[in-house]
Amino acid sequence: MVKIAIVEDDRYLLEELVQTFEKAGYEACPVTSFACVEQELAQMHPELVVLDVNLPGKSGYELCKILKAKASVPILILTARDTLTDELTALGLGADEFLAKPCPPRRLLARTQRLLQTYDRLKGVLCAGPLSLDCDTYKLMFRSEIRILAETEGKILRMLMERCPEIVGKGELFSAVWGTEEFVDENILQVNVSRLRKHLSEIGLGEAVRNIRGQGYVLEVEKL
Amino acid sequence: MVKIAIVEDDRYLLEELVQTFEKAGYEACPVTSFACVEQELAQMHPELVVLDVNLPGKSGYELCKILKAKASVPILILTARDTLTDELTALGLGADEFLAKPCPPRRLLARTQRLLQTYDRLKGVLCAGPLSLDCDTYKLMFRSEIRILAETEGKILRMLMERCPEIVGKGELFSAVWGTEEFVDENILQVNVSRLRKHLSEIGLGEAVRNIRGQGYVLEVEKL
DNA sequence: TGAAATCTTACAGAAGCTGTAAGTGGTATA
DNA sequence: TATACCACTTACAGCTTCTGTAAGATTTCA
Repeated sequence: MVKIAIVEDDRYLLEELVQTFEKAGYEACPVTSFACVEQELAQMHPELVVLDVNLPGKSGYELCKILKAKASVPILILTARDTLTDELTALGLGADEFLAKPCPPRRLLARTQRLLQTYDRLKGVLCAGPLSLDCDTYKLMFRSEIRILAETEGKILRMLMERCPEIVGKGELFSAVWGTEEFVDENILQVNVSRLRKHLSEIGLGEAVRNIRGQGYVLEVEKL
Repeated sequence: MVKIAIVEDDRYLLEELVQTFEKAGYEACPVTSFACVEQELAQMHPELVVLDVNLPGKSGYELCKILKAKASVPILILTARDTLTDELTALGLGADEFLAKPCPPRRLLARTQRLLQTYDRLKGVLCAGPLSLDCDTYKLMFRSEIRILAETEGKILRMLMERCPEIVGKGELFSAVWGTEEFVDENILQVNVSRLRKHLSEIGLGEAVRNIRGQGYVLEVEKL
């Protein structure tokens, strides 16, 4: 069943939304704690997020921005503040849809369905800043440039993107790519990072993978 | 420059739209003949289509449906008929956005930009009914099933999808895949069709590629 | 039934991917 | 500045996957 996360603090409205989505055959998952919405959403792995704007703690806009940095999930903003300025702000932050409350259920469902359809074709595509990576084929896209990476290189880049902008330890990379924390030969990681860098530099991403001496590697996409 | 096709018969409104898009740095391409909109759009290869609903000839809805069958281009419907029913119809036919006239330019541009951003990650992805194929990697998707095809099989399927639901001649397949109309050995096509079929049948598409004796092959996605 | 078209399987050459090895270059610390 | 450690790069050979050839089986239509 398709899982939809709902971030809404008004209990009455929340119940209404849950009803609407469940009647339509979705699994509606309200977020319970507004202190740590991000963690809750990360654990939930929803296929779509419905966001209110006025929330206790972080605003819907802030959440939208944070979620869209890693962004493989579509975001629908639902709010009573429905001026053009609000709409432009939301869309500017990467929101996929902006609807004014109160919204007829049929409209909400139609827009939801459309988003899910579009994102269905993007399943397995990971984003980090301006680069995106198809984790099934390791197709890398960056400003209309495309490269198909080999499996090992792809797995390394995937890990770096998923954890971006954190440093990823060498041990973690070994677990993710070779399935064992005990790296018998550390050189193999260096060889593959070297190969990955060569491919990246071909499309103008020469400096993107940086080594942190003694610790591991980071993907740097800030200045891009 | 990003090319946007505009299908609108009211000259005044058309001019306004062209102005809006060109000021924002897009290449605005009005459709001139309403008798053969589809051909004109096919030649134009726009990155987005703005559609009016009330048109001489085919309605915007009909056009939307036709375009979305092959659908790799996002469609924005812009209309004065802005009831909920109209909106639901448009979205149901696969339209990506539905805006009521008159629409503030900033809103139109924001929605346009959002669509272009989303579809940017879908570049190279071809659709035919419920199946989609990434032409860079030959990743085939069908109802949450995924297969990565080899290059030759991918090229054949690509051709069949592009021309679906027409029959594709054997000679045409030879040109598309091997770059020569003169098929020295016809068997190689059969071998690769056989391999493609084996992969397709693994994901429930056993009967999708049909041979038309003496002519060629068709992709049948109607009953799916 | 017979001929033509289509399908299927096995096989070997070619191409690309992967890890090993060995040597070079850079950096922190005493 | 010397030394040890860490990181980088290139070449190479085994392995896997892909591709076309060949040969025989099966289907279709007259």
